[in-house]
Amino acid sequence: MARAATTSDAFNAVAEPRRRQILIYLAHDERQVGDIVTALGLDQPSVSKHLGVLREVGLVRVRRNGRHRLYRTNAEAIRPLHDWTETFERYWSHQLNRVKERAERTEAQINRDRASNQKS
Amino acid sequence: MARAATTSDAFNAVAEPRRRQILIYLAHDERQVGDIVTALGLDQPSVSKHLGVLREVGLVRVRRNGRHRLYRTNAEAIRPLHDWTETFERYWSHQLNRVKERAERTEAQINRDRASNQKS
DNA sequence: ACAATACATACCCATATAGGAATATGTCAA
DNA sequence: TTGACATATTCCTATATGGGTATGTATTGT
Repeated sequence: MARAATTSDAFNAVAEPRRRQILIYLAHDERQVGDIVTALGLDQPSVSKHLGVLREVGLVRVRRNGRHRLYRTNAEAIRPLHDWTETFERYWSHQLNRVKERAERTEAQINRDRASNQKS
Repeated sequence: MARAATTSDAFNAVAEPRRRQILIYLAHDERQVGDIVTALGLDQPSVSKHLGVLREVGLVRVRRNGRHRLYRTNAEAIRPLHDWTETFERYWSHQLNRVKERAERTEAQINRDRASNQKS
């Protein structure tokens, strides 16, 4: 079997860096396709295809306005990613704590060494 | 150009569902490969290859112990994903608020309609 | 040394890309 | 209607994938 389709879920869709850029760009308000093209310096068919993928997995919403189409990020669809990554939050803080503890132990050791050096 | 390599970054690496399962499984303590195989019901070469990808992007750490290899999730490497998704946190709460507001407006409208119906 | 165990790697293959170029569709304006 | 503009779609191609199967490599126990 080949790799899962980019349209199979949000995880696959956001694996592509350009699509992540587009999502950020469309996060705070709606923009037409041409704006994305000039803002990100991609060419139009490329943008349209990326938008197609994002549309298919519900990461963006479209609205027609005359000959323009106004796209906007559907932040709600990014939540599953956030939730999944959050599973690991306690672990990385643990790891940070371990690093911090070790640093503190090391510092304490240095202080002890210093003290014993002064004694000698 | 084809799709970016799965090993190009954490985003691409976690796009694969099995790899996400593996990361969850290895999150709270280290396990040997055989455990992953039986726990997730995949076959061994498949697991090894997934671990190879995860290793290459730093999402797991390995330690040799006799003929076993003990793998563990490196939660720190998941942080960039978390950070990226967090960019959208304020937007999805906004959207929820908008939905709620609209629901309230609709309800208010219904009440108004009801009132005017009673007048007539 | 040898067999067994635990993993990793190599190979083959069907498949889905992303980019580029060209073209189609749809909408406005005169 | 015709042309200009905005966007979507189609076609092409090189490339990397994940699954399966087979084999390689390291380590242990006897």
